[in-house]
Amino acid sequence: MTTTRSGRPALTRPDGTPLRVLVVDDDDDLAEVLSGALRYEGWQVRTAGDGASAVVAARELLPDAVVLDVMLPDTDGFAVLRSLRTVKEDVCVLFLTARDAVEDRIAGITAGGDDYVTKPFSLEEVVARVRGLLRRAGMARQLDGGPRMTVGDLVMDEEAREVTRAGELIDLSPTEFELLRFLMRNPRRVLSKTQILDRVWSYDFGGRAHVVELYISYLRKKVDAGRKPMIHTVRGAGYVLKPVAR
Amino acid sequence: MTTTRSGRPALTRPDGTPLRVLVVDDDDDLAEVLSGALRYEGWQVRTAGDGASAVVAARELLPDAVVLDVMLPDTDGFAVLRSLRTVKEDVCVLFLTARDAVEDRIAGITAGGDDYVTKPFSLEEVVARVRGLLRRAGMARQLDGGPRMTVGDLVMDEEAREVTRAGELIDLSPTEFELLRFLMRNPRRVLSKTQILDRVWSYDFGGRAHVVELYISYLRKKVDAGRKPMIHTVRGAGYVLKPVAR
DNA sequence: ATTTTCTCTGAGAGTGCGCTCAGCGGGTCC
DNA sequence: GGACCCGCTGAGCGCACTCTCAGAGAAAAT
Repeated sequence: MTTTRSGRPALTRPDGTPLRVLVVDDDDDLAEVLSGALRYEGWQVRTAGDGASAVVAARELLPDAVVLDVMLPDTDGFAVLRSLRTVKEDVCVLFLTARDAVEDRIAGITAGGDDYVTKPFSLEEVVARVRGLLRRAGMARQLDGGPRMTVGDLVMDEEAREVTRAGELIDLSPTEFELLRFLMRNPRRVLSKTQILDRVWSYDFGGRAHVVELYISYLRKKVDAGRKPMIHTVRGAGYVLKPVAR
Repeated sequence: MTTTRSGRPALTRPDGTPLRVLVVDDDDDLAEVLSGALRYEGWQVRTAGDGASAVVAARELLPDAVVLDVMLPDTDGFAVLRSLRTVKEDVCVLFLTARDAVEDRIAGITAGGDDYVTKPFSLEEVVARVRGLLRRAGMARQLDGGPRMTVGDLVMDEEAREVTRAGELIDLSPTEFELLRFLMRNPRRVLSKTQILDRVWSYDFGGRAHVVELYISYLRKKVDAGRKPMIHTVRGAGYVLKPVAR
């Protein structure tokens, strides 16, 4: 069975081979970081820097999903999408777009089952969206139990954006939710503040790791409030999420 | 079977050949010390002094992992990483960086499964990180039972940073943890204070070997407390960690 | 337009950690 | 048997790490 580098079972194609993802962005650094994060999921990744080479790469790779910047040097993302569809009709697309960009055209796209995130985004966000796309499109074999995730009595429904502990609903802000998702996707594993910052916060975030402490403290108040703690500090190393029993 | 110089079985590539590691640092002394420590693990090591020769060396060696200084005379680490990825897509990278430069360009690096350590570091730290990278990347055949290590009834989970003896959880500080890790990776083997100092403490540590005694005494209080001792002093030689039964 | 929520910064307090020092005890050697 | 050396441990100091609180600014909701 294919596994992610973190050891958890990977989302794979129905035949068990790794899912194939194409990243299209003209910013080399960003493309590299994105492909690293997607590769970490156990998937096969290729990158392209413009629309033309994207189509070429797609013909070779026949990707299940494409992460596509709307602003490209040669053509715009929508034209690329049309070409990609002629190569592989059922490909999923995640658009990367500037915050104040043409929301109307994007809105039309998402009706067709595709999705988008606005720059600057966090890697957790992008990876989660791609996972969601592939799952909904039925391209992924569900080795991971679908959109519901469980650690001890803590349950997260990613699609509904709902979190419960011991059946009790917990209300979380967007950042809190994403932080908890990252922790829950890496249970029993010490995560450094830098690691968390790199994954959960936007790639252009300039601030320091102190925010992580702050949000961990917010999460504790909501998740661990009055209960046996699941979030633990490991001094000098980071934080761990663990089920309580032992 | 490939073995380390210490006699314990080495982490090898899936085909049984030694793992290949490339060390890139412009400080010759440091590069030499590092490659020594990595060779000690039974791995095949090459060194390079700048980004350009690193890429050349990578083409020849096709390394499984690269230990890469971020500050290089010619190019910056990120660019080198991209070049290395074009040579070997699935290579793991451990970055070496100055303590206060952490926030600079490192953003996003840990997100892809790669890792970093800040200077000054200890050799145990570097070796452990490289082992972790290779293990997670599935490049290493798991001769050592994964991230869990056992000596007698003493068990260490490196990922969770958890240590138990006879099932009882033992709380350790970072230095205590690293010292115990070194002992557990060399069971039944007398380790001199100097040896321990060189491996567990940072290479720029000015203090004397007396700290080792101190930390051994801390460990005894926590690991051997009220139990049959596993940590033994060999007068004039050093310390040994042994399982109790015989 | 107003209110509410959310995110982040900065300061301050508390605490654990790493290390030095110094004294004690037991083994070793003369 | 006495002196010395090696190793062990308790006390204590400074520092770094972590948590919490309060508030500013921005974004979202009403």
